[in-house]
Amino acid sequence: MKRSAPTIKEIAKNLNISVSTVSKALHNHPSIGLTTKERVQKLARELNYVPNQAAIQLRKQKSSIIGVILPTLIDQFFTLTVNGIEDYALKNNYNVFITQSHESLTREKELVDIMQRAQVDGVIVAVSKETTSYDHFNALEKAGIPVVYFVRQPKGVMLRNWVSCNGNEAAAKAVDFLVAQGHRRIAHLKGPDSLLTSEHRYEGYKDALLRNNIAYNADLIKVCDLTKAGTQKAMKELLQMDQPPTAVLCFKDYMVLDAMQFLRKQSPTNKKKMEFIGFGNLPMFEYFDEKPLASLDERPYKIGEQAIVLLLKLMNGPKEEGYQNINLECELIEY
Amino acid sequence: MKRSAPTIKEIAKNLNISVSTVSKALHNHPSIGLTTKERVQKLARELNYVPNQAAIQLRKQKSSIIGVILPTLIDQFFTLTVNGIEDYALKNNYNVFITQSHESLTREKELVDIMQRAQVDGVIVAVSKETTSYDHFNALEKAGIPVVYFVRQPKGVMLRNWVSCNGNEAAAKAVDFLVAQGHRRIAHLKGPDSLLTSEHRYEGYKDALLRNNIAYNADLIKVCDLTKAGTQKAMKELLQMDQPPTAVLCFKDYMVLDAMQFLRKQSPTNKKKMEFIGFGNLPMFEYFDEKPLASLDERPYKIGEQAIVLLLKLMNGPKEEGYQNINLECELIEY
DNA sequence: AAAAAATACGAAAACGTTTGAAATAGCCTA
DNA sequence: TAGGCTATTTCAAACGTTTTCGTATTTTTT
Repeated sequence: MKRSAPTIKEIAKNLNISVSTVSKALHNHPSIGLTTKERVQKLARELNYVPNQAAIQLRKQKSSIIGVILPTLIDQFFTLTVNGIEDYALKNNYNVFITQSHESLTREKELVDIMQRAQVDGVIVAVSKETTSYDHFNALEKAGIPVVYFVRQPKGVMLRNWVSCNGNEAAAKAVDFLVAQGHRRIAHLKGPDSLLTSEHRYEGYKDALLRNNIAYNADLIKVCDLTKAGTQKAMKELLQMDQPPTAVLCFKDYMVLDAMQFLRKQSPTNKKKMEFIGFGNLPMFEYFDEKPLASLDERPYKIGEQAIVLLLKLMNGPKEEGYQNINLECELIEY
Repeated sequence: MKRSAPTIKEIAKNLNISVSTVSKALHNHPSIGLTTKERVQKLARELNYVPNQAAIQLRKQKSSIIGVILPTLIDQFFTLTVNGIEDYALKNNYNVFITQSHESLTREKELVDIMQRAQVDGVIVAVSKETTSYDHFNALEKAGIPVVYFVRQPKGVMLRNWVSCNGNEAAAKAVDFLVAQGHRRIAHLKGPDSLLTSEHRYEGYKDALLRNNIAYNADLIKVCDLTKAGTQKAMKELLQMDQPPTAVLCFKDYMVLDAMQFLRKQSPTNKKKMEFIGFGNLPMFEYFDEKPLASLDERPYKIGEQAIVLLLKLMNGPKEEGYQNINLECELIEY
């Protein structure tokens, strides 16, 4: 029963008119008579005509597809950004092509290639943690496909279109909050060195210590690699200090989870000796019996939305008008 | 600098050969001389040639895209199925187009339309909870696009290609487990009536009661609508019974979460009076201090993988050879 | 040396759509 | 009645590939 889908051509033959008339009629082109328009549209409906995207894309040299590259979808933060992207894309007649790099640079490069073959009109990407060179994305831009970076800011390459939350300010806000609660020994589980985002949050942490007159202690800083093992190794080191911290600011809520879990396993009795704040405001916290002290909401939906707004601007606007950075303000959510 | 991407045509002109030769050379066609092959491939690499998917699709009448329609990506269960689908798809040179219906039938229909325009070669879908009519999917199949249903089985329409876990067996397994732990009053938070999956699990629950010589009590069954409010309303009713249940089997782990949360809020003191088992084996449980008793792992990765294996078979195999059902066995995970 | 076979390449059509220019028809005006 | 409008429709090219078939060239066979 493999009926080949009806085309504009068949409609034309059926009605004894030309294909161009049909095409225009379907698009409500002003130069087509009202009666023919109606005849065409009626028949199209009856035949269940559905336009062939490939043909349109080929002819128009435009796919109406936005490519999105994420490190992973398991992290609910990213699925929330997807919602922000999708909603806005749909309103503007774009489809969204969601992919995962699984934190692998190799995979990320493959995805870029796929995007290019698919002729996506633009790309939104949160780079993998392995990504240090941006050649593949530069190639995209050179080919005329604008790229918006979000959430994770590329390091080294300064001038980029990107949108994220203001990690600097947010980290400072968190430290202020902890200090207000009486904490003086505040550790920081820093994000991977490859991400500039890690630096921002780290800077905010330092700034806030300074303005609260707390001496900076390098031993309280641990760089983590976003794995459970990495986080727990860091925690172990912190616990072995003469004076362990009383509070920890984490690069991500997932670190908070791993850290708290580690703590629970280490000393099931005297738990709750350490307070945590991370970035993410994970939806799952709602269900936790024992929550972290607070979390910094990165506004994932908003970030996604802003990213695609910026992307559409780049796609339609004048070619070059410098790069744009958007820094959303994080909200500190107390639990 | 909007350089238009290099095409096969330019390579041809550059090398003073025909486009057909170039095309064949790029595909290692046997009828092309070794030297020309090398010349072509070298130049293609130099020019950064990337094939135009739209043109290929138009010519071949095949998109090499698998469409996936999910209720939501926030539910980590579904993101795990996506991984199973993606991995297998990639190995077979298919791209995956992931979309969310957000449990809305209207949206689901729009997505089907988008899939059809994109000429996807096949569709994998977990229907929205609102879906009771399958006309839109039938239209897809009539148009020659095979559909595989997974996770959520359509009701009413018996003969379908679908893959899921064996809810019947799994529910029974859970009840057996609860009985072994001494429970006799076991409630069941049933899934939405629109899903056959709900029925299966319910049947398994009943069967297991029977074979354990426990009288079936209709008051212990509450139908839920997958919302927090719905679940908590059900829990409230259960708690108000003269003899509340001591254990609850839930259609989904998310119900377990909502139920436990409700319990915690109701009586912070005497919590842990009720045991829970749900479907899902949610990754986040790892981080919970107070976990449910157990969970039924639906093998999401495997389900996704089986779904696409079946889909590819339908796409390539002989047109009609009856419908296929695949029922994976769930695993009971004790926490 | 002629015929046959193998090898390498090219011409052209086709996939379904869009779009500006050109054509046709009908009608009005002078 | 010729000329000029307007309203509607058609022509034809183009987008980038793939693929069938044909042809020219070379090599092998007799």
